[in-house]
Amino acid sequence: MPTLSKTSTQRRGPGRPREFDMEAALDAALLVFRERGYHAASLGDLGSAMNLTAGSIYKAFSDKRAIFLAAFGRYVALRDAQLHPLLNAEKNGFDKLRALLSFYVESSCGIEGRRGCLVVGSATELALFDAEVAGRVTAALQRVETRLRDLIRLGKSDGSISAKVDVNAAAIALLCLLQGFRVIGKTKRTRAEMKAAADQALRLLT
Amino acid sequence: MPTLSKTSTQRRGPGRPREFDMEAALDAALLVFRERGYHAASLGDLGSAMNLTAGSIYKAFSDKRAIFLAAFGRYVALRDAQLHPLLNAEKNGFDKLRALLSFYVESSCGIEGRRGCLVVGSATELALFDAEVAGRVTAALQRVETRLRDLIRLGKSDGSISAKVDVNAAAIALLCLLQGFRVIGKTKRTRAEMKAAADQALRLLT
DNA sequence: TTGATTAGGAAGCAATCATTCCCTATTGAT
DNA sequence: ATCAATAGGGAATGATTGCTTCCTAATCAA
Repeated sequence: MPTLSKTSTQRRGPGRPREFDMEAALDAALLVFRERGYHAASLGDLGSAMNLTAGSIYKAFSDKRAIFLAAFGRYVALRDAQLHPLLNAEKNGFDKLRALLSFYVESSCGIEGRRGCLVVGSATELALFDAEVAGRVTAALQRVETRLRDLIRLGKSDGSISAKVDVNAAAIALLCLLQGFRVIGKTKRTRAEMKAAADQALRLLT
Repeated sequence: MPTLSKTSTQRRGPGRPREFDMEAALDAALLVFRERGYHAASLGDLGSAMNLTAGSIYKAFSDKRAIFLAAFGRYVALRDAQLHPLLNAEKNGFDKLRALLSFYVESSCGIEGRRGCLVVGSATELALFDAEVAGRVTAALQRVETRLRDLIRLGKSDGSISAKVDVNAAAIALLCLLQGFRVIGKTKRTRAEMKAAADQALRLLT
């Protein structure tokens, strides 16, 4: 699961180098935030998950919120990195959209589904009181919506999606459906149920 | 907005009677929980919203969690009470479903949308660590899903919905879409966008 | 080597939190 | 009128929080 290692452009300056792997630490932190949410995640929780003491954490981050923002960025980047090859493996717009839906189905199932989505969790817990988080949430959702629009357009141009489809409306509808998946995934649902819902959603493209 | 007053079957026992209106207090509390989430809602927040001091609150509730559970119940009951007349005003299954979608569109717009859904918030913030809350969340979503199924069946029998529709799959898909509305509603979206998405969703019933 | 810089980690700090306690006020029952 | 029982109000409490401050050890540039 730990993917997306930065190209290690780490210019070594003076002083003792960092011992822990920042990306691994953020992977651990984002898991804590996904499961517990922001407020319920204590520095103790984060420290033991990241295998770091409070002192070390505050050397690397200004405060708890900074850890969260870094973890949020890492989460969005990771999800993107996981999705990209799945889309590239498909040849037309419709198939790419089906693959995207399938990716969300898998993300919303079993233990991974119960861990939840950091974007959804941030939207519900923080968006109203933290303007920067709200902006990042909006941007993350906007990215998904834009991707959906692009794929629908692609499908219409390659003939795999009906020319009559309203691109913008269908994109928003699918965006809502995907976020709904992540909510429903918090309660125990079978993959079959989610898959059936995804298949239904594809009918929007006919 | 404050509806659904219990039939006041309050058998007066001994002791000083409660001065505050429990339902009004719960209305205020559920607003705090919707906006801030469970953990970020302090007893101070709740107290000033409910116009109650800490002592009075703990006379009426065993602890913060009990306030939350009562507010959750009140929220679900209120939503139900608001939805029912809208459905009864429509004559067939399709129109009832359209009214239901419209109800969610309105709930996901503007300031009301930004306040968010207590069920969605509880699912993301608490479901993983509080079995009872998880049960209530699952039950609340199940109720919506059942209602969707019933309305689809009604529409199929009264001819307003295509006989070819897969009842269970369409119900789950619509359930996800509705919960997605509440997530998206946290970020500022126009009513027009949500309405367009809802109209698209109705195509699942053709 | 040496001085600068940073990581790691334990101990400590101020603030906040949920909760309790105490006192007064108001009711029903005797 | 008195008592028991409950509610209101608010200060006090104890635990926990995020955060800071030491100190030591490690690694760099020179």
